[in-house]
Amino acid sequence: MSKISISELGEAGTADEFDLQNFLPYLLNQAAEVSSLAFQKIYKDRYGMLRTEWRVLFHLGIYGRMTAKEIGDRSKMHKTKISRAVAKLAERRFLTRERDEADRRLEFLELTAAGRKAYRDLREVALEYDLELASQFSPEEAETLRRLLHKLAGNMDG
Amino acid sequence: MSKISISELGEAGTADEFDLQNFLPYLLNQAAEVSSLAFQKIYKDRYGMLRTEWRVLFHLGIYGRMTAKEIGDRSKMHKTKISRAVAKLAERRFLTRERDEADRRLEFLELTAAGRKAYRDLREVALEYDLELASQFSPEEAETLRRLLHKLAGNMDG
DNA sequence: AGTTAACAGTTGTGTATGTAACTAACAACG
DNA sequence: CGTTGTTAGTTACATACACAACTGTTAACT
Repeated sequence: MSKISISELGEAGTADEFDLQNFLPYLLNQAAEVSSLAFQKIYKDRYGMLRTEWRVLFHLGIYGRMTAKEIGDRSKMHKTKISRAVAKLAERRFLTRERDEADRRLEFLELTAAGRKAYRDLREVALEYDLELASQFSPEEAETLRRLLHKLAGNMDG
Repeated sequence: MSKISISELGEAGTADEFDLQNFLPYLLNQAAEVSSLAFQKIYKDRYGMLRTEWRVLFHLGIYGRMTAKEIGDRSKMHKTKISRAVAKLAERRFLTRERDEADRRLEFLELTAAGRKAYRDLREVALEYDLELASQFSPEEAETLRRLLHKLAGNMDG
């Protein structure tokens, strides 16, 4: 029922039954988009942040002081996106930058009090939101879903 | 093990264990991004298309002659994206536009021979690619994955 | 030391996107 | 009919993004 299949296709007829709704890249994108919407609205409305910005905020909130490079390695986001997100967060006093005097190419990033506050607030929202999303499923289903998604995502370090 | 949870958080300590990798919106986005990459490369390299464009192409390939409005209803894409994708596809002679004389606001869109050829080619790629993605899982797992994603996506008409 | 390569991070440029405003056509109601 | 509202589709503008080129710094090799 959910398999992707094409009916016998006469070369002339457009008798076509490709199941777009079950094509995994399409389906994954739809699910990702829909299930990001409500959370996106919150960090956008409440803090004027973009997706890249909350991600950087969360990385610093969770793992603490680190460089942009490390954020890039963990998140697989491109360095230009990170650079601009860090600039925005610094401008809004959510983080501080400190040059590494041992290797002056590096900059240590660290959340300010305001940054940690924003992080804790959004973390709380995220926890509730994740719970709400997962509540559509049985615990086993939710567990399976996360496992399969991890596999698809190519086993990010996690 | 994959549940999201926060350890006891002393108000001072940044002893933080929010599990970003298991936060569903984040995880879904990662999985969607990774699993779209190889397919994206193909429709981009081979036909210079964007995501919106192959989606429109597929809608017309699958369902046949229809208006931009109908594509919007089915795909939940915003009408401006569709408008631009249609313009690009028309410019490249992948589809034709025909005004509805009964209601002159409407335009019927239909793939040209070249458009159908591109569609069939990409459909073939998509079928193989979906199979390859799904092959990481047991048939039951793949089935479950699609079912749960449908639920998350808010049960698109599909 | 001096040249070359590698690396962290930033900036510039073209393109894509979201939002709102717009145009043209139809519908509904007096 | 004429005004008002609604709809299909396009355009304008401001923002976000990808990708390449750039700056400044460290490492590597001679």
